[in-house]
Amino acid sequence: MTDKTKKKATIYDLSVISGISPSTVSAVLNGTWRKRRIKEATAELIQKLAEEHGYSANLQARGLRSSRSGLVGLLLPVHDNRYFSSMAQYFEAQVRSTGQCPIVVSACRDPDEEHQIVESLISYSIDELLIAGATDPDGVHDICERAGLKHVNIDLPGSKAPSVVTDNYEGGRLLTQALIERMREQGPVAPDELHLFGGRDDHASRERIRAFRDVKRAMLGGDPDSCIQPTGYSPGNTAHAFEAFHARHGRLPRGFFVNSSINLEGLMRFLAQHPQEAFADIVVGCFDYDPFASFLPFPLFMIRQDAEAMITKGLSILSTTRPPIMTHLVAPTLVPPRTALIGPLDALKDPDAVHSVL
Amino acid sequence: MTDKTKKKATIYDLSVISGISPSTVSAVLNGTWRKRRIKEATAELIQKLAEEHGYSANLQARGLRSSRSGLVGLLLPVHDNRYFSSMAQYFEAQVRSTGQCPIVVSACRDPDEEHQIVESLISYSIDELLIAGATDPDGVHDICERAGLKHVNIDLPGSKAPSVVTDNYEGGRLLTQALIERMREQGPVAPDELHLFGGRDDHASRERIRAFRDVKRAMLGGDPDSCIQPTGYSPGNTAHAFEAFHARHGRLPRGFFVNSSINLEGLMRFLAQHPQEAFADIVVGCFDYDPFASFLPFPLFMIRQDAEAMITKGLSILSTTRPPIMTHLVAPTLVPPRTALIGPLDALKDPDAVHSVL
DNA sequence: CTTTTTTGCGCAATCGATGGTGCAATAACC
DNA sequence: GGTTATTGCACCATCGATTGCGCAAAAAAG
Repeated sequence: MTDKTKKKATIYDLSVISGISPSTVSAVLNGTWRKRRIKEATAELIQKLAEEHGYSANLQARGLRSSRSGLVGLLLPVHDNRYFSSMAQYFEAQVRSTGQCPIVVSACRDPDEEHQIVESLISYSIDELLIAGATDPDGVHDICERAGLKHVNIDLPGSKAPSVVTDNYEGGRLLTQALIERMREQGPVAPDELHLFGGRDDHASRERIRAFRDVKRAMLGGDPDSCIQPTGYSPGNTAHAFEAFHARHGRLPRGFFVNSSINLEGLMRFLAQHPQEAFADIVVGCFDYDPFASFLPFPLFMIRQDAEAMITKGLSILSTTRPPIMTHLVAPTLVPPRTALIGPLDALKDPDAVHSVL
Repeated sequence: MTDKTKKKATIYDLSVISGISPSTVSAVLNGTWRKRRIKEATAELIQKLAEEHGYSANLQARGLRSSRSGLVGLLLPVHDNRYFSSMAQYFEAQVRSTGQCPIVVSACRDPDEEHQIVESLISYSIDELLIAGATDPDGVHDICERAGLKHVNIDLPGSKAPSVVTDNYEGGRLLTQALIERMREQGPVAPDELHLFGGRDDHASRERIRAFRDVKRAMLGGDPDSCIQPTGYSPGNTAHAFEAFHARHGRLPRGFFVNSSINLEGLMRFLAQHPQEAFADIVVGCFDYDPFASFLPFPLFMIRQDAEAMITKGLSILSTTRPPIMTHLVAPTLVPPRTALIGPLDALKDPDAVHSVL
């Protein structure tokens, strides 16, 4: 405002115009001035000046000196997904409320990307890191360890750092059970009428598949291997799997468990190619919640993972001194078809909304 | 690896163990060594050493010296939304491919938050900023301007910096027209049978509403004010608007235009409260694309905004020397019901996918 | 064998903030 | 009034990398 100069004011600028030493200015502006026995009047003077000149600390300089940066990272597999983007949303709010700066990045489920990105975050001296859904959590751990960076795994556990993950077995159990019960409303269910699509060889998929098989064996008396198709986390591959099944059997399975909302997008691609009748009587489960998917024109049971609780727990572990290396389970919930849950966006105020129309 | 020390190696460490001066080490490791006429052998030696000791530059130090940071920011209204999260996805990929570090933050559509967050990004000396969907683009501009930070508006235009936005009028026109044509398949359409919900007093909403009204007047011969309900970008408020309409008329409008996927979530909340029959014959348009929403059990026309093109254009403007202050329009596309488009995630490789099952 | 040119690299200041140490001036005490 | 305590603040090294400048040794030119 008062300064037309293109560059930001520094403590030296304030020092010159106030005739007070830079170290005193620094102390005043970073809040340590009482400890340094600076007179209240001096502090007020400097604060006023800083205000007038729009001073704000150069955080790179501060970070260099203190080898901390005030940055807290969240490493995601992908942004473009309601589960992970809601994590990002909660993460931002919580980190910002501690006065730190959240920085969210995605590594596309590529281990090399994960490593590179973490290295680069370390180069920026980030203070803490939440590693969500990493393909190689232990590899990332080693990198963090070497740099002395505090970190926690979220969503997919690692063996070398504390982890916070959904109780995937329980979620898988809830979902499979709900599917079978719903299918039984249409008549008896044979073991080969309930399939599973999607997921890969990671902890979450394994647990979900284990639950799926356990429940099938207990409730249906059987569990053929051919009912499991881990197509990876790719909409395209999942769509192919549905097409292949349909080509072979002339229809989709009566019931199936889709391992994530990303795989569920594969189902949408299949649907786009087929008339509504092709799936008039299917019952579907999806391990993820999406508000639109919940209203699709077939019964769709969803599992809502508690992203908020996981972020909260993860951050609280980070603020613990020497957290034990263990895996914390967070309970997911079964969401029946046609359910609209509220999400992180509901916490936002919207002052411009026009209410009068009601 | 070779070093057990907890701290990262610096150019000084490498200088000591190699007997070569820090400045030479620095030059070698930042690539300016040819310009400084360093012997090739020396360079190789240092590079080998750096490799062995897992050296990576302290970017805070570099940033301090050069008053650049290698960080490029994307300021979003919210993460938890397919439109913005796909922007984030494209943004990350594109920025990373230039060797810079993307940093994505959200400001919750709160002007104060926007200002604060931008101030803090500036404190980290970020090099460039994409401002997406800002509530107060010109306010943010002033802050950037003062700090000499290059910036571009995306999605919502500002008057003081270059902007890249969807052609909202054209999108609104396409959508309204598609709605009316579809409604006419069921019989003649009266002006008060087509409504609009959602949006607030921003450029995008105004343009969409203008198109909506123009098309209604042209095609239906009328355009009552009572058909427009800008409920803000809040699922809750939107749901209330639907409930209120339903309470008054005993049904939803035959056709309606929903201003964003966030408002569409409000419709889901309404649906959850009512039996399927309550909306057997509605025709809906939504200004945003979501792959699941597209398959909802009623005709839902969607507008897909070209996030990728907007990011690309925005970044290219940032790399221009003195870009003119103008608004670039990006054409959106009309997406008919039951369409599964591919998105940014399809660019990802997925090595672990099991294809054999096909 | 000089003189000039080129090669190769080191010196030292700098970016902005932090914090340990030390030194006056003032206040408190006997 | 002289001595000790306290208050208030300045000095300066430091964090790690960058970069203009300059100097010695080697090479080329004369």
